Amino acid sequence: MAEKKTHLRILVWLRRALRVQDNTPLWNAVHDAEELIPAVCLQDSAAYRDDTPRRRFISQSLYDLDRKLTEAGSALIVLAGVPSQAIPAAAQRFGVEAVYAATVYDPVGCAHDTRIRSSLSKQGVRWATFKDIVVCERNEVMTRAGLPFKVFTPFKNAWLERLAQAPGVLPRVRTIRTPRVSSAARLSDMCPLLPPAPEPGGEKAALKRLRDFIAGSVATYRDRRDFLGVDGTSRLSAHLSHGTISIRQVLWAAVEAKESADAKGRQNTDTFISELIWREFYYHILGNFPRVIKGPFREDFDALVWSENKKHFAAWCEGRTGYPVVDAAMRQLASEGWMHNRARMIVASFLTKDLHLSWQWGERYFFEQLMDADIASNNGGWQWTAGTGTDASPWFRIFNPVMQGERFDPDGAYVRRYVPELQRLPSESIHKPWMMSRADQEQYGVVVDKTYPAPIIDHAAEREVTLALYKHPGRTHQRLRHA
DNA sequence: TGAAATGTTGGGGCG
DNA sequence: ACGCCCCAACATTTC
Repeated sequence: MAEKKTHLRILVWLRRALRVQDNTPLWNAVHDAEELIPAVCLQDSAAYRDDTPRRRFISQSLYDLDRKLTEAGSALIVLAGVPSQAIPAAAQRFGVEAVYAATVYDPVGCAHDTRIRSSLSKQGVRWATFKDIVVCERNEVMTRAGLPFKVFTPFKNAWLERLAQAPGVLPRVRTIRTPRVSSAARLSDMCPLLPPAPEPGGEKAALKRLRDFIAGSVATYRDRRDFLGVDGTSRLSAHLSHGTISIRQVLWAAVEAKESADAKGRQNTDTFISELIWREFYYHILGNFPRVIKGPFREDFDALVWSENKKHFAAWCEGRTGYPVVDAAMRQLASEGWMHNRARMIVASFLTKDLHLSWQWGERYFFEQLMDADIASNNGGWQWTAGTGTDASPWFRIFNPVMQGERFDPDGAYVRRYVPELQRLPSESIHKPWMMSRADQEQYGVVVDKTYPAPIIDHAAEREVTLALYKHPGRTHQRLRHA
């Protein structure tokens, strides 16, 4: 029994929604239109040829999506160019009555959308966006005074009070009626099928990740998630940022897992849900205070003066700072396009508070390298560590890279995996190889300053510099020299 | 979702 | 037995 359709033909722009299950714009388009055209917009074909983990993840996800759409009787249409031009042009070419897409919240995306809306309206085409990448929009959770939250815990409490009204999971779209369209770019021309990413892309891989996590590690998430050498996290971040799975699928799977868990398992699962709420919180902050993209949320830190030492920055990026846990983490990022969350905090603290380099340099580098690059979480995390954000870590909270390594990688497994030249060091020394005698170093196959770098800075000294720098933002500290 | 400095306490060695 | 010192262990404060 066919319902009355409101539109003849809709273009569905599948940005951040590379899936057929629980896909809000796609689901609505199937309901509203006789025919629909599922499309993605790829800006720069050259970029998609770069063989990086991130590109591999996207490539694999696009091909998986194309296969699923084909099975549903459709196909993935690839548009080339910047969205603000490509979307209106495609709407015209395909003769659609409306364009549907997921709502986005970053200033650049919003600016594109404004131009798209205006172009489309001149063409007489309806533009509709749907809440899809968050559970709660930026104005759905507010203080009693009707203002946005700036502190996580009250935000979380208010968010959880609304949990019962949170949207559920939509059924999978099984059949799609698509018109015969030509003249779109071919997926294989724009984006070659690259080898599998370290974290396999695509909706199928995402669902497997979720199933495995819910059946396994979620029950020990709180207790194990901080250990660098342990596979105790969900590893769903890249899937969430590209929309190969929806936040609702993950949330409701976790909520359901709680029901059959014992008290301990429920606590562990609550910690995981709390991490999902951190993601929501940073979208709440981004939506309500978009200036965080430009600079510190706390405007008193606008005046902070940063080092511009390019050699230090290169050493950080390339994982040769001489601090094993930092180097392991940065090499994990470069080789896998992913980094353990605890390691993200450690290297972020090191960049900002040991090297005195701007958190914005780190933010940009992470965004380029991470498979899971998410504008809100990335910005929120960096501002948290730098102490410049809402509800941020206090600026004087400075991680000691040796202590963090000893606490969260006690047997050195993480360092050994990514810094093989330290492979044979005993665990007592693996986080501070420079403390060993030269004879011991040689016995264990390492010579600090030859086969592994000496620490590029002295943590205790740079900690003092940071305390002085943050105490009086704007005052140039004499120790802040640009080598 | 720190770490270091400083303060307090209590047990043991020792004159 | 007593006071004194030392220092580890823990608690509190500070950055």
